[in-house]
Amino acid sequence: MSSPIEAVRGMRDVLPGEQRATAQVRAALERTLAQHGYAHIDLPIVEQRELYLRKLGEELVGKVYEFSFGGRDLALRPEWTASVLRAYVSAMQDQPLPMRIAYSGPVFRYERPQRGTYRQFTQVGVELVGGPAPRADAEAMALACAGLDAVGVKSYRVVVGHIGLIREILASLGLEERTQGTLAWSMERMRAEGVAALRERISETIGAPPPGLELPAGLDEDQATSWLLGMLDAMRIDLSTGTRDPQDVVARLLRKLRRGDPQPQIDRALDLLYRLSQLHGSPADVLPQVATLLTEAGLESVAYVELRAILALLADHGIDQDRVEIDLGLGRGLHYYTGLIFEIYDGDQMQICGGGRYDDLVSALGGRHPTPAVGFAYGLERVAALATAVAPPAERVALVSPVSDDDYAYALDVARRLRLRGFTTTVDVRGRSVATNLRDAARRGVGYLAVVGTEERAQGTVVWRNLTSRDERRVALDEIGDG
RNA sequence: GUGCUUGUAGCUCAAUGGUUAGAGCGCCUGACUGUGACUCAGGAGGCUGUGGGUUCGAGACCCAUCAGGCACCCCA
Repeated sequence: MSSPIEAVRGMRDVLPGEQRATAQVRAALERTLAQHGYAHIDLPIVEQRELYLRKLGEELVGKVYEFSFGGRDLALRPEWTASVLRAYVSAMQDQPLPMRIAYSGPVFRYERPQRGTYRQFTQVGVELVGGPAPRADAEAMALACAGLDAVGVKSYRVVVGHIGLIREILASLGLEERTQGTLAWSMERMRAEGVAALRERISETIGAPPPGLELPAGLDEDQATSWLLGMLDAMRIDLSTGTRDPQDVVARLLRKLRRGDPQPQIDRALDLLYRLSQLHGSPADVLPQVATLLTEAGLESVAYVELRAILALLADHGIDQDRVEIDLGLGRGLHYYTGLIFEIYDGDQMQICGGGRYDDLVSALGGRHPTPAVGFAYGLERVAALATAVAPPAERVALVSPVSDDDYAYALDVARRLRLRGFTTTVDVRGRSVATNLRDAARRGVGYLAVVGTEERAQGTVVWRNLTSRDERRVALDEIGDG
């Protein structure tokens, strides 16, 4: 006997029992999204590798399944948003905005497998393209909650952050774009490891160039570029293997070498961000603290006003305020977010949903007009594990037991008639005895057994047995299943 | 990516470093030729995850590797 072949690590077989339950949850979620006006689309699992290189964030880029085939660099999609907006830009820009789009299907991420964490899992989600803040943000969050309610997930928490607020503060301090990005996406790290650790880390990647590494004086942009390329080439550093093209790399290097952000500015940013990252709790508690913080810093914040409006609208949507928490230290791994970001957790800290606003992504993917957009995705398997409300539809199941080989054709005819009458019907293919078929039917939970032999075949009848009540009688073919 | 833990029959688990690795459940066949869950009898099913090593002798001890689980990290 040859040895069995195992499923690939992190990939799992979904067997009939689980598949049935998961499909119910999936259908219920999709129904909820459809009822809110989101049109379902389907898109390829395989995309150009390039689609994910720029805006995904280092953490997630490292988890993308990439491969080359036929000279193309390809990737298995690690999430849907990029694909949906790619499709929007390529074929849906003629549609009236806002567009409400729903999707569901597998995504792939190379992560350490665990319970509730698989390398292939299913995302069910939406994108609201052309939906501006704050109403579209509140709609998205409320819809995410509605789906969970529809499948009976009970004790979930909605955690709300706003990356636009962070960016606004950093911009007002006059920090470079790149510095802003690095700091904005370090919020989680800062909370976990403190300011000092982050300051250390930051100084390695941003700020003034170390002494001795300055550019030769008096070079213009082109001269500096070719000088740098020459240096890199002389050092045999191959730029073609990275995720950015060589021009991009050099341009970034140049910017870094020409000027860094002054340390006082960075320290001030770190201090402000640290205090923001500590703000965590109910909106009623946190919002006033944010306001105080902004006033002390002498900052006017559009994002803060927007966040307040979103939360107020969320209440108007009927979302239980006790479920909502603000966490301004929230920094999601997808770097394309520009405003609201939110995550939904069940009671046990398992994240079951995540989303946010990404107003620059349509343009970044080549869209004609800047288009605001917001969306979210559920992890279907995680939601299904918590779903309680979905009842499988009752079905009547019958087994047809031919007594001898001569009765098999007649048994098939009986089965066809049973299916027409709504029974899920199988015919014994193993030539088993009536006794064995009964035993088998009882074990499988089959409700009805039709015995067909010589006599029934001659009469056009079956022996129709209800396995639950043990009631049995001979009935004509036309009357099968009545009562 | 880091740390820990577990892999023995289809499933749940036994087996002090010492015969031919067992049990329950499940599966298959049958119990005077067409009637049941719980009966009875019989049967199939294993290179102990894989590959090395230590030992007279390894399912057990050591190393590696693969897979599952747990806690981080991150996410859905």
